[in-house]
Amino acid sequence: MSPDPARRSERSRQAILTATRELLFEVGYPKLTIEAIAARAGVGKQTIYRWWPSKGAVMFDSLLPAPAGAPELALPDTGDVEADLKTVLRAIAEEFETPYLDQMTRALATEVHNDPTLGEEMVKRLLMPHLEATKERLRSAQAAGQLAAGLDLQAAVEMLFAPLFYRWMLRIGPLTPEYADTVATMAVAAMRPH
Amino acid sequence: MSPDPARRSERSRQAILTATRELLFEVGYPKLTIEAIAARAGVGKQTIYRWWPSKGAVMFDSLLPAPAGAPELALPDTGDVEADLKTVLRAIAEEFETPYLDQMTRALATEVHNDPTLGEEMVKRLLMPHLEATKERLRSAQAAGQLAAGLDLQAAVEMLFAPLFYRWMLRIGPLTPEYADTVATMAVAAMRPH
Amino acid sequence: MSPDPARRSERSRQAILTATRELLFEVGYPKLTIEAIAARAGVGKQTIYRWWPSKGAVMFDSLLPAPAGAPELALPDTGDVEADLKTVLRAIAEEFETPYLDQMTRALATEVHNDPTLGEEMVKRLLMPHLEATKERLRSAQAAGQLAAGLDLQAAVEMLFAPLFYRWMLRIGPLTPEYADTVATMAVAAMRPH
Amino acid sequence: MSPDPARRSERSRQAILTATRELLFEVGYPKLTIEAIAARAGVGKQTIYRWWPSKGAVMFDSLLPAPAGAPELALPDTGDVEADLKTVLRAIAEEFETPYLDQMTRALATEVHNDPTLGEEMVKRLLMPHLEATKERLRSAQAAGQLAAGLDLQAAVEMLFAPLFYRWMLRIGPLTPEYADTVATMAVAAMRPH
DNA sequence: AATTAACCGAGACGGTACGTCCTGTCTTGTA
DNA sequence: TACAAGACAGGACGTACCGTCTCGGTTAATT
Repeated sequence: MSPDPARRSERSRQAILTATRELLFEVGYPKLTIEAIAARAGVGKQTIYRWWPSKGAVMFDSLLPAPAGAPELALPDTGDVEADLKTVLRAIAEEFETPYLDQMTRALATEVHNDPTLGEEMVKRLLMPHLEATKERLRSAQAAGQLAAGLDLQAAVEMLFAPLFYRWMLRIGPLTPEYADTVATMAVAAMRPH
Repeated sequence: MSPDPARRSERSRQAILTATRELLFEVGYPKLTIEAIAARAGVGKQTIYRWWPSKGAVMFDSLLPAPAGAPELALPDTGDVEADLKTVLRAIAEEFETPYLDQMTRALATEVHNDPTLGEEMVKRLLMPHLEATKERLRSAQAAGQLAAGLDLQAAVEMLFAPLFYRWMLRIGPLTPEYADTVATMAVAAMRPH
Repeated sequence: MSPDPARRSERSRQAILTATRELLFEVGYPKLTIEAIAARAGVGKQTIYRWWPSKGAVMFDSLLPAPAGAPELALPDTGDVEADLKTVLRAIAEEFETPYLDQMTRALATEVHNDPTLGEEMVKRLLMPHLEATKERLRSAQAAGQLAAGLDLQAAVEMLFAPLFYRWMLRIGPLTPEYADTVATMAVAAMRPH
Repeated sequence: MSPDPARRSERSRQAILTATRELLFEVGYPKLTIEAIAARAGVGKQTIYRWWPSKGAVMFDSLLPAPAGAPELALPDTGDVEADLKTVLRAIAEEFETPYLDQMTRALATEVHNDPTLGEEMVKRLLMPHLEATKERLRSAQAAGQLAAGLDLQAAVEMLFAPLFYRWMLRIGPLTPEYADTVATMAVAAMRPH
């Protein structure tokens, strides 16, 4: 019934993912079509439909690191939480400002809205590692007494990342390093003891 | 060249917007088609293409209050900022949890990604009034000495709304009243003097 | 109910007929549209619909002489019927070979197929005068004893014109002067006494 | 680039031709639409556009015998040319008077005007066989000394068929058996020796 | 080594929607 | 009230993709 992954052509798989990435960049997600991917990849359409359930799924696989390949992220730990978080937030802000990454991330986000399954997938593969790594750094700061003991860590990391995401998605304003610093400063203020 | 707005049929305009709203709810944004809108509204397709540049623009007009009609919002002011903000955030959380509003807001968000023009429009029509009203309340609290004098008000309001939006969009967790309270508490902590 | 011809704008009428003729030549009958005629003539579409029942009718009026204006045709009469008919048939053959007239006549013919009313109109306005004039010449030849007395004149004139029309319409072969002569010779042979 | 005829669906081809024939009869050629054909045939529009260049071409294939299938026609040969030709012309006159055939032939003729390619096709497939068969009969009569030896056979056959076609197309008069006889008699008179 | 069963490239198929064009009617403002 | 202008409901156009379906032609792995 369902196809045999053992006989899958790695060659075709790579060609499809590469073609998808190229086309995503060239024409954007809304104008991305299965036919174009197949043509560019030199592949039959059926080969795409055989292995992926939707256009969004192909795009996800083409942009996201393989589930297994998710590296163990770790934040810098200089002993100064606020400084370390600033470093991280500045890096994220810079990424969002990169046109290529901006475009790709918006493509992902578009699909996340309309397909909860893919949303879950993305959160798991892409977001959770970052959130968990950040939580780990906050725990270390807690242990050092820099942050409140009873802190809701989940809410705390969301408070760190959410403002950048919010600005980026709604294009409310530019994601400058200064803004990243402001967010870090305010968030840390909210987490301090007392 | 471009059509004369003075001769526009108000009857057709309303029929189109109503049909769009109904279909959005019934089939969802990705399956919304111009043909279906025209058919439901009893309108020629050309009449839609004449007045709107894209499917997204029709949807926007059907969901968003008219620019002129944007009401002057004002937040409650009991004297206790934190309590007032909790009230507001709880209300927003509740809205996002309503299936109908959830669906509509996702439709808007999808389009915002792919059309900066519409994004700007939405921010201006829908978001800014809320942000401005909230800023006003924060100013009043500053005057009362409850918040730091040098506070970056724009960053502050974003820190209030962003976490709810973040959770909602990425479906990271439920938007409970408790979560709304947590966000408000933390954000206010970040804004306090010292 | 129906419009008052007394108030009809002669200016518009002429502009419409001229525009129609120009467009017929430029784009051909199948691509001729009422909108284009109106635009070219600087006229409202309604003005066309008010005075003509169909696209074909406009074309007819634009190409055919006014009913009243049908000139009294008369064939040459040198005393030699065959020679006179050759003169006439050669002239007709030449007309059909003129690209402009070829195109216009085909436009008329197309419409004649699909609208018997227009067909009748065309026959009456364009064809009958020629047929009658030719009949008249044949009668004169009969009187001179050159043609059979009991000749079916209607059948005879049709036998003269039909072959040219046939070749032209079906593009079976070129309408050369030689062919015109052959037709005249054979037809006259068929009409001679005995 | 162009489609592979080997993979063409015979099922669809037949369905399209049948649907076209039915619709031609039901609504007439000017109101025949590709959409209606596709719908009636249970076929995608693209399948029609893939294999035929125009609406006229579909109609032609639906009405005309396949090129290969053109039967070898032969006229009766009783030894009396005039009688044999009367038989043939009466048959043709009768065909043109049949409402169904009249309608179909007019549809063909309409398209012939506007597309020389189709005209050629029709002449080759439909007309030439008849003309050639008739020429053959005339040759046999020539051999028997009934017709002039130096006769221009092409002009002769055209003189036989053209008058019927002329009357039919321009609706000048009814195609009665008597008229068929008159045409045959006159034409034969034109072909006789001397 | 021959067989066989799957994946593969290719692309025809029945469909749906697109965005454009035109039809014939209706409405508005001008002369 | 005829007119120029053009918005309107409707509907066909020809195109682009969708997702499914054959069709040979390679590959494997099994006989």
